Amino acid sequence: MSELEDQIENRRQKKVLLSENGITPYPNQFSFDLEPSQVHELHGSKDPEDLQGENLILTVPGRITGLRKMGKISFLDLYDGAQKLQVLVRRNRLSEEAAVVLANLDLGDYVGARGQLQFSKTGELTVFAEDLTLLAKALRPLPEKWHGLTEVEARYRQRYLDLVANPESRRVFETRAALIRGLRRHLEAEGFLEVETPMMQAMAGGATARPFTTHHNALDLPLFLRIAPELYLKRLLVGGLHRVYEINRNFRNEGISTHHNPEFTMLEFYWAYSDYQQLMDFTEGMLESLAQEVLGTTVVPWQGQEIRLERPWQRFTMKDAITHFAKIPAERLETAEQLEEELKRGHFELPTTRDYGHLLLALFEATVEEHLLQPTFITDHPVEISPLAKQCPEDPRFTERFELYFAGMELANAFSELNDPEVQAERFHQQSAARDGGDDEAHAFDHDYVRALEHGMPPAGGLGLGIDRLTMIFTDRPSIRDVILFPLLRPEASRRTGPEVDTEGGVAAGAEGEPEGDE
RNA sequence: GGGCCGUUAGCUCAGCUGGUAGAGCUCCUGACUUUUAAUCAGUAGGUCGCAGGUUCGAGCCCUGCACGGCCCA
Repeated sequence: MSELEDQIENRRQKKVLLSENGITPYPNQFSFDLEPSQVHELHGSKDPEDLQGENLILTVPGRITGLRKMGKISFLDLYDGAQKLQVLVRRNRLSEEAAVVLANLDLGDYVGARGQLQFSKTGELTVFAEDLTLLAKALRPLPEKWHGLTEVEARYRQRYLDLVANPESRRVFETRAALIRGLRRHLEAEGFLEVETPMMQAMAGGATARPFTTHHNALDLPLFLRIAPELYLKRLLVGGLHRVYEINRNFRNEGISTHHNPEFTMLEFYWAYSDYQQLMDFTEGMLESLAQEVLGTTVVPWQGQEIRLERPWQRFTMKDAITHFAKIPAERLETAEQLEEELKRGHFELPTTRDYGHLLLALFEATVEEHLLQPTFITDHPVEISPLAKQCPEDPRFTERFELYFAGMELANAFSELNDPEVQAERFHQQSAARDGGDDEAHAFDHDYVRALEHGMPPAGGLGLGIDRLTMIFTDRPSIRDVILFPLLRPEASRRTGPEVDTEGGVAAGAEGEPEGDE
């Protein structure tokens, strides 16, 4: 018998023993007064004598993360995920039933303790328990109490253990939630309406990416998981919902890296009568105050460096950025031929579609992106790579668009939305041609979207912001998998995850067994 | 796709030049009525990721594979 099997068997036997003593290891109901964090918050700073005088009797639940038995007295740590509260148990003060519970406790079990709240001799806030109730028996041991769970793969696959063992991991996801709350608050304050648009789409549009495919059985209909909500949200502009936003998942069938997970969360909002210039100002302001609200500072540590979020942020046109960072003179960035020469000169990869826009983007990504540690707006993207954006009136080769870069990553993408249905139709035709030319990320022609534009869409600015990447920056995490609770991983090779419960019933109380395989 | 690194007890990690697989935590037994990484004593726990190969002998060397990490494209 392996050690793990040995430990699980041991815990099972305790469970059986408890049942035999009339103690259910998984009771249905339990009422409590305060959780450990609340106890600390409400009573942690009181004077010991005052607290003693209050004779405060509390019932507190939690997971046992520390168990120090010393003869007739035991100390437990009850953990609620945020804080631990100590419980002191004197065996001769316990009922017979509670004594059985105590004798069969393991690290990881959930219990409720009832007793007077006092400070211990060493000054720690402690429930002097007169009663112990088992709330849930844990059959598997927790990770090591001091080092926690460090193996990266295990932390992703068994996030529940990561969260129990590594408080900083929990904090990442609390920060993530705070960011999303903050974004909602800012948008709601501006009068935005939160909506939900289809994730399953007959045509996946609104971005440059390959979709996942799926199928609806009853309709016998091939469907795609959305790559962006953009075209639906702009249909809502046509419908008169002039300030809309959606925070939800997108799916892109691409490689996995420290900056890419196939499903990721994006905020998109559309704001009638606004344009990309206003959106830059708005985005700057929103993210600066978000940092202040969530982190209490606008100077964010990033991998040993600092990202400063005070306005104003630097702004470059895409061309100027290349000139500035790659020292390529502006007059060498005028034609597709020149760009191709520059790419070859730098030994950079050439894009599939070799028009001016795709070549300029390739050169930008190769020479500029990595330098953009501080928040930077890159504006005026070529029209060929911006099929949904309005052209610049003074130079129609470029569009009223910006991308926001942080920490060398693209964090947001926005533009003045193209609302001329005939220009849009022409752009879709060009995209279709690129598609035929082998660019399988080019946009498909969306006839209904053009039809919607023909009914009149107000001028508007629209923005998409990557929530996962924003969380990376706000939590100083270098991998997107650190900020996604369950990142996509290859399935675990099938192997036993514990002792099997065979039908011969070698384990009396093990009737529920456990599912094999995936965790 | 390429390069480098990792995979040893449930967890955290050692393992020398190829020569009987180790520690701490955890588990189990015992002692202990104010501990807090409790302490002390004793015990238990291993398909060294998987499959081949070389060798008298492989955790260690070689090949392939799986999963993961980082970097590059």
